[in-house]
Amino acid sequence: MVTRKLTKRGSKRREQVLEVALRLFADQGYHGTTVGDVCDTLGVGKGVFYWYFESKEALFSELLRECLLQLRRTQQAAIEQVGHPIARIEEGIRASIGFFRDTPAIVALIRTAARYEEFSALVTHGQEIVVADIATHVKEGMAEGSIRHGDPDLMSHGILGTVFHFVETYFGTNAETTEFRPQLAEEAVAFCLHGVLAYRP
Amino acid sequence: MVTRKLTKRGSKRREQVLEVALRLFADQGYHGTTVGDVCDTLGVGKGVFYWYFESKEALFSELLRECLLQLRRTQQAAIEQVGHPIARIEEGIRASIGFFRDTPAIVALIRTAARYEEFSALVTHGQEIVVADIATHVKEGMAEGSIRHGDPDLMSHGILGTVFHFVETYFGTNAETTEFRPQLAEEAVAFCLHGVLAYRP
Amino acid sequence: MVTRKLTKRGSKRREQVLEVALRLFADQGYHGTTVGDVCDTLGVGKGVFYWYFESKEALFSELLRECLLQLRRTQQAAIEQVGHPIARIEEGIRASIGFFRDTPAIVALIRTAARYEEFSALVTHGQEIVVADIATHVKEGMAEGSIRHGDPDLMSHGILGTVFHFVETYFGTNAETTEFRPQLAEEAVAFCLHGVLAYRP
Amino acid sequence: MVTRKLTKRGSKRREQVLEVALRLFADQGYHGTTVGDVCDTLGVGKGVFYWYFESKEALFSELLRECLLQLRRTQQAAIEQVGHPIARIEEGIRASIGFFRDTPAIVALIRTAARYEEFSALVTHGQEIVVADIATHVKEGMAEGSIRHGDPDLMSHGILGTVFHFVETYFGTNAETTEFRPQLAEEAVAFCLHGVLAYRP
DNA sequence: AATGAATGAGTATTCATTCAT
DNA sequence: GATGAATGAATACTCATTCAT
Repeated sequence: MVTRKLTKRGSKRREQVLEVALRLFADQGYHGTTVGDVCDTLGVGKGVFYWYFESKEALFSELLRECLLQLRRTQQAAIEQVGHPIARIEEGIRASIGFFRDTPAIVALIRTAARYEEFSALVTHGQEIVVADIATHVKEGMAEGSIRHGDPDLMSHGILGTVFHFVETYFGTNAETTEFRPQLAEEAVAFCLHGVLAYRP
Repeated sequence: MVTRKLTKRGSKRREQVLEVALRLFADQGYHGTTVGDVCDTLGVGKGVFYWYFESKEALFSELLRECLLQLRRTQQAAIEQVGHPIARIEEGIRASIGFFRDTPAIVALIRTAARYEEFSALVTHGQEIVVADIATHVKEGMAEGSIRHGDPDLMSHGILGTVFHFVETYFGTNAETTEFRPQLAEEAVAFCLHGVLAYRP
Repeated sequence: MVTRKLTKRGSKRREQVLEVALRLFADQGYHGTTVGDVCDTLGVGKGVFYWYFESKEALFSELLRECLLQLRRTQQAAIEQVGHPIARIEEGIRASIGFFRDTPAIVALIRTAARYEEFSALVTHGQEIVVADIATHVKEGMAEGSIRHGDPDLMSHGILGTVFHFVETYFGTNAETTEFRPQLAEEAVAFCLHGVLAYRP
Repeated sequence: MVTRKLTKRGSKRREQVLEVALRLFADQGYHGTTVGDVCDTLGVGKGVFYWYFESKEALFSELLRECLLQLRRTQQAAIEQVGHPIARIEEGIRASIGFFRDTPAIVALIRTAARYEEFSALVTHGQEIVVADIATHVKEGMAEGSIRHGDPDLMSHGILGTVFHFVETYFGTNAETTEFRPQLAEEAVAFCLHGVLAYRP
């Protein structure tokens, strides 16, 4: 890895590269974005890129890690003060949807990453962390009787899948409908908690 | 479009190309698979490819359409005899999961397709058809009181997202766990119908 | 060379190929016309082409020879009964212009041929024959005093160049003006005989 | 269009590419010259070509424009001080023949260009400018009685055709005779002014 | 730190020609 | 005579990466 001591100006440059790259990767995909695109957009020579990053792959990797970390932090900040496991799940869902709504480029980035052998492991790993986290709350809920019995991992995956699909469909870069859907988070919560049935027999 | 009179031998060749291409696209992605790979795998010259297909893109497109059509047919066959809307939803879920379990390459293909501007519209379109179909049953269920009130489209997207996420996680080409999960379909059904709560307050 | 005994049907086929090829070469040039184009236009398989012709090059060659021969015959028929050398030159010009006006595809063919190393020799050779022929009349005219002294070859080339340039400009495939110019031949004659001056000092 | 800031070294390279390309296009034609040929001749990688030019077509186009411009400038420089219309025509002919004699590659380039749909328009356009220019002098000559009455455009085309045919025949890359013909220009002038007749009846 | 220049392996696609039937 | 299938060398162009200055 390139580890350089960066001057203040250098750090700024590096940030600019990351910022531009996120936008371009989100818009055009990984293969669709060339190192040249990134440099041209910034109006700098190619040398700049390779001064700050080892390779295109390394840049993408770092970007992805960074984004997944932000997501994670947002989720944790949202639930740390919440006592009841079901409420924690609810708040986690709301926080995640809010996060993705505010940064649609990250939705596209994650989606892109999932496609490439080189990066899908990172995404999967990120998912596993989230799933494990949700599963904790699920198990707690089961223990106290508020959540039905079942495989906690599968349930957690259900929640994650629902949320991410909503997000992709309604916020993704190529989402057709960009209309404001304030009730989206509430529907996601309701779906994950109650499913679709009106009653429980 | 290349429309040729194909002899029996020709049709067979064409099928071989489609078959090999599906496998390679699923394993290596769209950009990761070259026309040369396809031809080499079949042990034929490059001309063969272009004898049967207009371009790499056209081949992928055809493959994708074909797969989405098969999925659709499988779903419809599964529910056409079923009377109750909730049962139709259940059977649709089971059929979909079964279909993807049997053809993991198709999971990867759809996922790949969703990534590329050129093909994502096809995937989205396929999803819309499925969502519209599920929404029909959801509305019917709402009318008779068996399904809770809410936005039928969002609910349908919830179902679709859950199912496809399960499928990707447990059957996808780069799924880490390929262990047999017979109860997967049942969990998916349960999650979509009941969510995670043990009771309805 | 492929020399086959052709049945009546076979000869007809061969003619069809030549006819279609002339049209396509004239429209699309040599490289722009593929053997496949020719076969597709005729609605036959590629084998047909190679049954009648050795190669694409051989076909073009034959076509060109044939066209140059026709031109030559037309010119000779026009002057054989004419007595005076200047009148022979005049009639040759009129006949040539008429010939090319009636078969613009041949103009394009000759022009195309002139471009390719492989065929330009044929064109040059054809030109030389025509030039030699004109030069005969020029010399005769010089001898009797009706034509000014000068290099007969250069003069003949002047005539040929003028005529062919007119033809290319006004009848060529990509001639912009396809308007009818009945006085074209007369202008060509006048230009070649008198140049542009109003008087001879 | 590729518009780059070029260093001195870069500009030099660009010139080298143009120079080599002119030679190769003249010798081998457009399709006969590959981008690889150009790069190999220069002893550089393929990327160099695409660093300086958008495409093979763009390069050829630029080369052609450039050559036609040079021709035009040469002609204008030759006549700008000349008063009488006939003398202007004479000097224009001499200058053109001199220009092409000194740069036979340009003869071949123009000829090649005329063959391709993509470039023939440029050539035709160049011709039109020249024809319009000559026509000005012709009209002037008609007005003062030194030039016979007739269609000025046709006459101008006659001059252009004669000159270019001479040039092609005696200077073109595949001209068989490269012998020195100092009287060529004078014959061209004479032919255009007087035609072939010894007297005017 | 930064730039413009250069590299060269890799990619989709074309097409004259041959072959098996 | 004729067809559809197959070949494979050739071509324009791309792009991650490196280099000289």
